[in-house]
Amino acid sequence: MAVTFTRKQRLLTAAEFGRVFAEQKLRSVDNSLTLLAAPNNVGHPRLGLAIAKKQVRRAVDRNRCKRVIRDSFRHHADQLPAIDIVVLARSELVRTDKRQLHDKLARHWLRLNKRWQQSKPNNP
RNA sequence: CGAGCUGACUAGAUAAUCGCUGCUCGCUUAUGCGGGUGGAGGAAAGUCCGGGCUCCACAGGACAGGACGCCAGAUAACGUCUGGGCGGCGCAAGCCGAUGGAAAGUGCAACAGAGAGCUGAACCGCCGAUGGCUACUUCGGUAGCACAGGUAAGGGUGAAAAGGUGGGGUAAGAGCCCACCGCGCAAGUGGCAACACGAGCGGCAGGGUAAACCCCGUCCGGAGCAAGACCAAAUAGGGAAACACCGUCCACCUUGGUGGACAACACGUGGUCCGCGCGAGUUUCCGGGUAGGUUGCUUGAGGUGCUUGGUGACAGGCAUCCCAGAUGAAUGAUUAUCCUCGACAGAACCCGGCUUAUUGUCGGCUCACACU
Repeated sequence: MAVTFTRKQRLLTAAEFGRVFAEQKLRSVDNSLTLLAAPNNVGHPRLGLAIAKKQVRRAVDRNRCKRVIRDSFRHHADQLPAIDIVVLARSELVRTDKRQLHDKLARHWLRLNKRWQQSKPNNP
């Protein structure tokens, strides 16, 4: 299976983001990142990034963070259920280096998956 | 070698694996796959100027407002750049300067000081020739007083007290006179000009501030790619047509329709009345238009090389190249190796500048020391 990341796997419109923010059934938080997620019906996970200028001031840093997050998502997508995920920046993100960020993201994907499995019986 | 000035260039490298994206070719087909090829910066930044482009307004002028401000040139244009002048800083290489006008008008200047711009001002000091008073007198004057007054040399105040030094002169002084320096005017000479030099003349200016108002000159319509153009779901609403429906009265005729008039009730608005709106649906079409999509979107005041003109900014010619175009927003991630261990930092319509941040390397020049 090709480990790709195409436009199909992204949240593209304001409406799609709005839906995740409104429902936010699943959450996973640490001091660098906040992940919100909600089940979708497209059959695969999708990713949306919301890295605020307020949290990450320099454009270079924002780009770097988004690239690492996307790449990590790409590598873990086959392990994730059909949910829409929005990743938000928190204040510590600027001081997190690439290796740490990869480790943290791996844990976030795992946790989201576990919570989705738990919530399944309640929301069929 | 040390201190400094200045001009260029540079922006970790290589390999493997996994990705993103523009173009292109092929196969597939309506979406993918494969091959090839391109994919951040010198500041992409701050958004401080100047243009192109687009729409609106006007196509003319005036006023207001704003920006700029030595001269000449470069340029599409500029507040930029080049060359030059003037002033300042530095031993020097060099660097810095909103660098027009105070003979249009208005404003502003603390404190000190007797006095601060008018025709300048007597606090201390100096003088008191001349006039006045007193004393003496050989009747010619002499001495004293500091009253009238004179005086800008000296002291004191101040950022600044009406040019400086020397001499003459005087009662004491003073450009009052003279010499030199300074200053002003200026024939003329050089220069496109800014400006420079300056014969000669004048005993000698009346201040500063225009990044205070102001005056003079030059330039400027406004908004910005979320500009603008096109396609266009859902919902509500607008227009048109067809069908369906419609209380009472009157008129007409082909007894079921057409036309006209009038009324009642409910709801909304409103404190109330009047008034106004709406109560009447279904289907189709039309126009506007939101979400969303397409376009604008990268071939350009373009790069590179050679060459001609010019001190130079730059301009001309020839050859050659196509060198990011994303849109929740690509240009990356991981691993390994090497070294000098990698700073500042990410395109968003496009150019020309300015400013700020910052890594490394090289060249030229100046000064000091040492050596020859």
